[in-house]
Amino acid sequence: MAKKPVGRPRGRNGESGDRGAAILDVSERLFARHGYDGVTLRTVAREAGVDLALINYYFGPKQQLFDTVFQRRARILNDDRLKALNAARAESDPVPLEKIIEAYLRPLEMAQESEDQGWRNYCALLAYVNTSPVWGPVLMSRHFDAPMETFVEALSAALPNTERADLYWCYHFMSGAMTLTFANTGRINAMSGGLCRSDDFQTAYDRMIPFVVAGFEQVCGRLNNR
Amino acid sequence: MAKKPVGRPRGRNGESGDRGAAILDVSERLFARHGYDGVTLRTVAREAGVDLALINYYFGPKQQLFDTVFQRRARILNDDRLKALNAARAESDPVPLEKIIEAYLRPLEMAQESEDQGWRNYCALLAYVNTSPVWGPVLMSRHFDAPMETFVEALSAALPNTERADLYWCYHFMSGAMTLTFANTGRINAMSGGLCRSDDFQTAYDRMIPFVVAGFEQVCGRLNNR
DNA sequence: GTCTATAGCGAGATAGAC
DNA sequence: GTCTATCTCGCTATAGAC
Repeated sequence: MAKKPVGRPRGRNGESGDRGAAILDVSERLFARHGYDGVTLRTVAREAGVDLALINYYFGPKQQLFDTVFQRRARILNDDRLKALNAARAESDPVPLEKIIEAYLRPLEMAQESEDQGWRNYCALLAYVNTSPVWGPVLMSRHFDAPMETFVEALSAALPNTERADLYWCYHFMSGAMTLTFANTGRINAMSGGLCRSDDFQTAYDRMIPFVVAGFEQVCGRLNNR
Repeated sequence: MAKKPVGRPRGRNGESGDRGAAILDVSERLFARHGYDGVTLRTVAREAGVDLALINYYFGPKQQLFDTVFQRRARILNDDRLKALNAARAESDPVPLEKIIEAYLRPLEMAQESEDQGWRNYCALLAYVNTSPVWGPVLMSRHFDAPMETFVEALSAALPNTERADLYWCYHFMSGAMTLTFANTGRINAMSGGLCRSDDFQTAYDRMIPFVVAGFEQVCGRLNNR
């Protein structure tokens, strides 16, 4: 039996007019920084400038609000990635390794460089969810498994004669490098004494992409040409 | 003026006899899984089999307990890494890239493979702290900056003619790949349909090391021999 | 040292007035 | 739709008995 639906019916973006969007934007920022348990609905209400009771009216219980925030931009991101992959496929099939990695990572660079601060917050939220033993297996699988499989297929075609397990491991390392980058903790600023900046996304991705490509080639490309 | 010290004096490992150690072990496991705000002292007390009031008596306020848990194994880990690096230096100076990466990563593999489940929990805690915008800049810098600098020096010697900023970025990517691996969320199990296992550390590190080495060589080694 | 008891606060959720 | 008011619960921290 399906769970009783809670909260008012919403538009396809999970919004509910201006106030609904404000609640989601504030929740996104706060969940990304403090995690699920570190955020109170009272804080969300205050910072969004709405009444506490309205949050439950729009989005149901806290956990459902969290789900809504997480999935709001997941679809857009998946679309962007798959579009980029298909565009690359139109030029060359199978798609060369570097183009696959670019199709996977550049949409995130775009998101982080976007004027919309919400995307930057969402990336930090992704970092939180992806590294959380509680949320990671549930939410990442639910929203990112399907496109992931498409990318692994493309990688498999670009790197034939590779053990499939090796592909998954390398994908995992790429995901880790990317995740820590958009967690955007500012740690690299301190670590480098100001030489690198956590929000210098272009520099970050311009190094991340060759780093990851070389890693894949080393681990998965031993039997392949370059 | 220094903060008023809270909590009973402790031995050099931050323990306080059996009960103190039990509190720390349980806290370590719970903080790693649920984060700082997701853990209540009541849960710690119940699972450690001690009275609630004892936690404050031994370790002071919650935040101080968290600090104590985090630093307890940090020193050991740093020691292990530096010992491994020095051992490699005794064989060849400057230390070759791959040996540096091994000195950095293998102690973590050992920790995760250890019979002591506490080390596995600690690694997950490291993942939480390293990706947290709140804790990361504070705790990682406080406990891991000094040995990090030693490793970056070694990398610089192994990869001369490299922009220092590139070294920090690659170090950052390595840290990300490692972090997601020992977050141990089980996501790679689901992702790969059981082909890879999150706790198959040997397989993970045997792929991570060449992946990372190739990444460093690609980004930082363009002007160097192999 | 250990535990009982509780102070003081803030959480999530919602009933019901408007 | 919106907001006031409140219910019920659980939290951290500590005072004080033993």
